[in-house]
Amino acid sequence: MQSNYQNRELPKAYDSQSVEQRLYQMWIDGGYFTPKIDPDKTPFVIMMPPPNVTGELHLGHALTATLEDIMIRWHRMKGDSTLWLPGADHAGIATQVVVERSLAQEGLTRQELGREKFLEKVWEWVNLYGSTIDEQHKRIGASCDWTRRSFTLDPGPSHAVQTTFVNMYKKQSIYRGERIINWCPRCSTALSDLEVDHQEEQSFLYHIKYQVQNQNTDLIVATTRPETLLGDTAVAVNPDDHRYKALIGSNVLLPIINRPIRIIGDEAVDPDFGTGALKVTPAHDPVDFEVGQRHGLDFINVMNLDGTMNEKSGPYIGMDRVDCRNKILEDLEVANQLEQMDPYNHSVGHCGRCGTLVEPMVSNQWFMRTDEISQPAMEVVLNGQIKIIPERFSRVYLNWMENIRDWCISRQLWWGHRIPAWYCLECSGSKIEVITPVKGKEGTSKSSTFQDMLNSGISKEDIESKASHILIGMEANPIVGMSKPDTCVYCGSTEILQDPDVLDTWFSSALWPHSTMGWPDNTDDFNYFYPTAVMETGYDILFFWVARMIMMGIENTGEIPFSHVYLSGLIRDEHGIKMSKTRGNVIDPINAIDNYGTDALRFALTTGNAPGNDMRLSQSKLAASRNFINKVWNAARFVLTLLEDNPLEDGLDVIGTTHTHDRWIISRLNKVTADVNQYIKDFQFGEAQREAHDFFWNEFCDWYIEMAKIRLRSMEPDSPMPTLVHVLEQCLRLMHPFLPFITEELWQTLKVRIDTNDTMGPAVVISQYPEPDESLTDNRAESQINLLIDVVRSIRNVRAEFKIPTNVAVASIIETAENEYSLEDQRQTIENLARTEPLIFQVSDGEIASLDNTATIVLNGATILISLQGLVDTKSEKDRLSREAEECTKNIQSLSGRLNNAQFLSKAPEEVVEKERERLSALKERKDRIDQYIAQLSL
RNA sequence: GGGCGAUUAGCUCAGUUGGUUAGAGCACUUGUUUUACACACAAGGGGUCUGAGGUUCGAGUCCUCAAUCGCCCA
Repeated sequence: MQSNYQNRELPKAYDSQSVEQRLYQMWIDGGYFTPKIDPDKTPFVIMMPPPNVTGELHLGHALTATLEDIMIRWHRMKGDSTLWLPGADHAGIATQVVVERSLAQEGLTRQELGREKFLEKVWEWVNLYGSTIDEQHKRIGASCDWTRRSFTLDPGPSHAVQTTFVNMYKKQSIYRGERIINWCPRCSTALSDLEVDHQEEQSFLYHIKYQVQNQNTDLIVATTRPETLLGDTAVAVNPDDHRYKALIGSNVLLPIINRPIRIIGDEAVDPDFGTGALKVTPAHDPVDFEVGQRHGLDFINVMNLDGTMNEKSGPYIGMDRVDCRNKILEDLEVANQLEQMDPYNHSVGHCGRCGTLVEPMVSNQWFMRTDEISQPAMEVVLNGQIKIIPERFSRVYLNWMENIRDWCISRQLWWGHRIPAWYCLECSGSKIEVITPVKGKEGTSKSSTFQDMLNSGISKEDIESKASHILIGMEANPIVGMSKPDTCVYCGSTEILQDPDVLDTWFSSALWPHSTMGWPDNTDDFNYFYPTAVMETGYDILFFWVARMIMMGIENTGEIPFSHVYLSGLIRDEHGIKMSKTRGNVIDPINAIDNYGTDALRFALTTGNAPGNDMRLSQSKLAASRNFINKVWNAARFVLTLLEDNPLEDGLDVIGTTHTHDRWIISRLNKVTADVNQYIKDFQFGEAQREAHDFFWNEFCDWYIEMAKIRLRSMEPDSPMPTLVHVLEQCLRLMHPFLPFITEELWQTLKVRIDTNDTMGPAVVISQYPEPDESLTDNRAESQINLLIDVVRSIRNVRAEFKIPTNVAVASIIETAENEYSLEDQRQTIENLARTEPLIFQVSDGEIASLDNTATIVLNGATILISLQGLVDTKSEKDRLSREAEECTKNIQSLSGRLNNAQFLSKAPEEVVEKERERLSALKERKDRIDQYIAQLSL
């Protein structure tokens, strides 16, 4: 490897393609990403949010990986025992849908395949494509420990899931219940509240006539969902509503099917909504469900699980719920029972995954109680044990926790952690309903009990495989445990059926920080690395994931899962629109890496990135980032080239250098080092990167290197080489967490050319991160170089204004006051950088130098006279100086106003007052000088 | 209905305990093949920090109200 670097010509532009994968392999081979458990070191741990195993890297992953890698690489270089644990999430619905889709191309359904075969297919798929995203993470430079890579369905995490379920079931924190849940007819499963997106939709409020039985009047009921009328079991009015009070207790006839239902009084009814009379459909609406419970109403489910109407829906049986609504409206109209339709906007729930209208439906599901576990989860944020960044999301978090509801954790899928509950077919078989598709009749199904099917001679396995749904009745008794019971604890039968459902994918994700470390076992990893340090993820999954990890982490381990939550924003396109494939405005990170390089993508994603704020990414931002990377490349290439003719004699020791330029850049580097460290510590990665960028480009490249060229050209004995190399080397370290590839490539190249004693270590990735050293600050050198830069800029400015060709030198005089930092020792630098010759230095003695044909620049600390034969017009020169004098006067007035204010003097901090005083006296002095020149010109 | 955020140069955005003359990138104007870099260099133009009040010696920054846009929860 070394020989590759030894005699290599560096190309004129950085070529990321030839560098990145080779270096990543070198890091892996070095084992640099695998931490050692070392009690003397501080562990620093980040759990990578596990991407969907079916997923491909998108910009959200790229951002997450970049920010986490910055933290990880920084901590690693600081010497912490740093672990970044990668993994993948089995992503129940998403993965199942993907595999079902590929089966469909072969004309197969999962039912035809059977559960076991289907799961084999999914595993095949996972083994084939499941590491795609890992490879993509490697391309983005993610320095995670692949030896600890984890998958939610691995034995360890699965064991943790089971243990958690069993423990919480024993404590009755997990229970089965008959409740209204969100049902997605397309995904054919229950969803948690979080997986439902509410969208405002234009609809109608339908006013429907219900005939009051035995009276010649109608009760007008307002509803947005006429199709559920078939499942109505009451009409509710507010008991205090004088319009309807008298009717409470009477019956109305349901339109169309003429089933009598009661009129009830319930406080929940808002008399001002609609007509003040509401139909009550307890099996299809969460509010009605509670009303139904309060009043002991019947629960009539009128729909099949696929969203079609069932046998309870009379004439509408078999119709899709949307068609049914239209048909009912038509029929009501014909029967003259549709009183009116008012346009009405209301929010409607859609499946977060597929967008299908979700159906609120009564169903038996497993739930997790959240009232108790949410309490400590709130406490740890309130008392600061867990710090959420940015802080404002703490309130969002707490607000959600306060209003948390029980979590529906069962899913009617095959891919996932199967619920560790079993049922005896002997004692509970008649309480288990099996729904099977009818062959040859698309979309129809029949239902019978498990017991009946067994009795008719179908095997248990066949029933399980062919069923589209197996519904466990509330009366069935679950046996919950870590493994399948041999015999039924109630009757001793050996005919045992495992609960057909799997757990919500987020259930296993919630355990991620401890399940990946070996919990519930007392492993070395768990003892050393848990609790973790930072959880970095998008704010969009604060509730889905972060909140649940906090609850479950505390529940299972008694400890917080992480001490910091860093929430990043979402990435949008250059117009602020969410990226999506259908819109075609997606930037594919791998494509960006191919075109611009990984470091450029990372740089672009970190630029101006503030926690919790959305950001935009565009091709122009990527190009600008690539330009910076190329700048780094060329600056380093230049220094490396110089090394060939100017080898270092005393190594990299620059601490004792006395040259002003060296002392200046080292002083500045030290300040930047301090700031960058502080910014990273404070999670201000964008600011950290900006400061490193600005220093490297605007100070090191634009000034120090340019000044060093002059020294080298003049064969000065005091060589800038050690400082050039030192600053470059330190910058490579400083920028490594942000730009891992180019910094490593350049550092390796540099190393083989200067590190004859092999003291630098094998790679920058594990070298020590620069630390500030206050003793390197040199205010005098900084002031002098600042003045020098001012002088050079001013002369260049005049040259540009008067259109002096670059290769023409101008004569000038620089006057400084005796006590000011003299610029005389900077003669050579100024002459070269400003192209001014001859250059005369004078100590100001109050006399004004000759002003014929000169432009005059009055700076704080120096006056510059530039000779411009035949180009200067006295009048315009006078005007220019007058404008400057005016500007000065304005500032002097405002400053002296402030300094004459007793309040300011007494209340502002001493250093602020002192600073203002200095500014004022400098301004006054400058103003005096300007006035003198104006006076001179007026003679 | 409740809550949160944004509003700073033509565009995209930084600006974290309130303290000089508010910064960057892109775009724009002018000039430059000055052998590290044209993915560059040099010089320049461009902002009453959404509006109205208030607190303060001092406000882009803190408070109140309003407007516009966006998000979350119900």
